[in-house]
Amino acid sequence: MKSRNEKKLETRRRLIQVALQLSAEVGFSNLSLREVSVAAGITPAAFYRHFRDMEDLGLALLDEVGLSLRQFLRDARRRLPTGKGRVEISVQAFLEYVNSNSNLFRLLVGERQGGSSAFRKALFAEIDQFVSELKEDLEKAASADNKPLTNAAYAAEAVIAVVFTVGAEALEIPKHKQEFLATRLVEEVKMILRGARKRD
Amino acid sequence: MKSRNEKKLETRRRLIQVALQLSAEVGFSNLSLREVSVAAGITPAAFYRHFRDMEDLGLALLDEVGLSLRQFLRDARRRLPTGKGRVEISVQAFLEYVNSNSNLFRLLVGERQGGSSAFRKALFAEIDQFVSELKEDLEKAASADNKPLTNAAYAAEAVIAVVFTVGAEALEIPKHKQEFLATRLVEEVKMILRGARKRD
DNA sequence: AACTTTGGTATACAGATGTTTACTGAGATA
DNA sequence: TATCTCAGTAAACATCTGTATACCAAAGTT
Repeated sequence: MKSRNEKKLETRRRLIQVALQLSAEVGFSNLSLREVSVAAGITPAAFYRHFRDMEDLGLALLDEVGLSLRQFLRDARRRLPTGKGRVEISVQAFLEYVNSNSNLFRLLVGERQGGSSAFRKALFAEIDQFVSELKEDLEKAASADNKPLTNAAYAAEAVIAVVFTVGAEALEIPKHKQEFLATRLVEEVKMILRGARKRD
Repeated sequence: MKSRNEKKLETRRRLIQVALQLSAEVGFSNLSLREVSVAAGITPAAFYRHFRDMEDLGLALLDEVGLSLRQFLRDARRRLPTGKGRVEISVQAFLEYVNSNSNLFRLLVGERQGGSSAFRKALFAEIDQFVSELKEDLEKAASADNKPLTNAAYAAEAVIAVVFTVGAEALEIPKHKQEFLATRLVEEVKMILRGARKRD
């Protein structure tokens, strides 16, 4: 028999998962409390046992996204070899992530304008963390290769901008038609990194 | 006295302008037909004399945006001197545009995920046109400076990605606090252009 | 075994939504 | 001047929305 807490957590997770699923089609900000509740198999009134309102749910969703992305990054970093071909491998891994976690990624790129100000703030914070992790990676790689960068922070921001833009485009295209996106993304990222290197 | 056609066009324009204004606060996809109609001073039922539904209005809005942006680009290009400092001037002009046409720009960056598929398609087409115009500018400038690029199209895409990302951030910040955005954007754009140059 | 806690249900409410219908009055046309 | 056109109104509709209330039954506590 399941304890009461377990059961509560279970429906909480169901709410989150259902919201994520539904938001893929209409966007989270166009989602109604009732819709989500019913899809999760509970009465609208029971929704309030878990979240104050939809914005509250939205913030929980963002936590979910952040967690998943950080996990992905950590794994990817561990698998990444030193030396040549790192950009190719990273880009490949990223696009795979986008395809298999499309709902999460959609939330991240799609609601930058959508929700409340608290929601947007949390979202930008999530992206910022992304940027700063990449910045550290870039610095580490640069010093290992003995090719110092003029400004790793700017480079990281530019790379993230490009990566997210392409990721958003990937969402609109079936995965078997995305090869050109991968090569394009690889070239653009390399371009930025080349431009970021200190000239001697 | 105004002709009937003029009057109709007038309220049509009022609908578009009001929608643009309201969409700045909640995002266009969270806008209701009634809301827009009443704000424009007509009955909800009269809305149908001008647009089939909200999606139809959205497409008209996008036309508006595209027109305004192209106009801006043309003017900016004409004013642009040859030689040094072009990036700085362009970035400055762009940020000014974003601030004084924030509603239009918001639509462009905010609804990439928001509306119907027809809406998204039109939106991406608008951005694509942007990219291709920039590409031609870059090629022209590169040949004038005798500094050929490896791939002007990729460079243009990367620049647009960065520019739009920063533009989206500028929308969240009062204009007197944006100096750091400008310097950052200038550096990142230069970074990309440097990386795009053919090495000899 | 008696009592408390709490996720959940059922129901009701007021308000907003998109859309339809019949009508009106001023501009266009003959 | 008489007729037609049509952007706009008023009202009603079915449906969906968020939220409040009273209640229930099973898990947890004593």
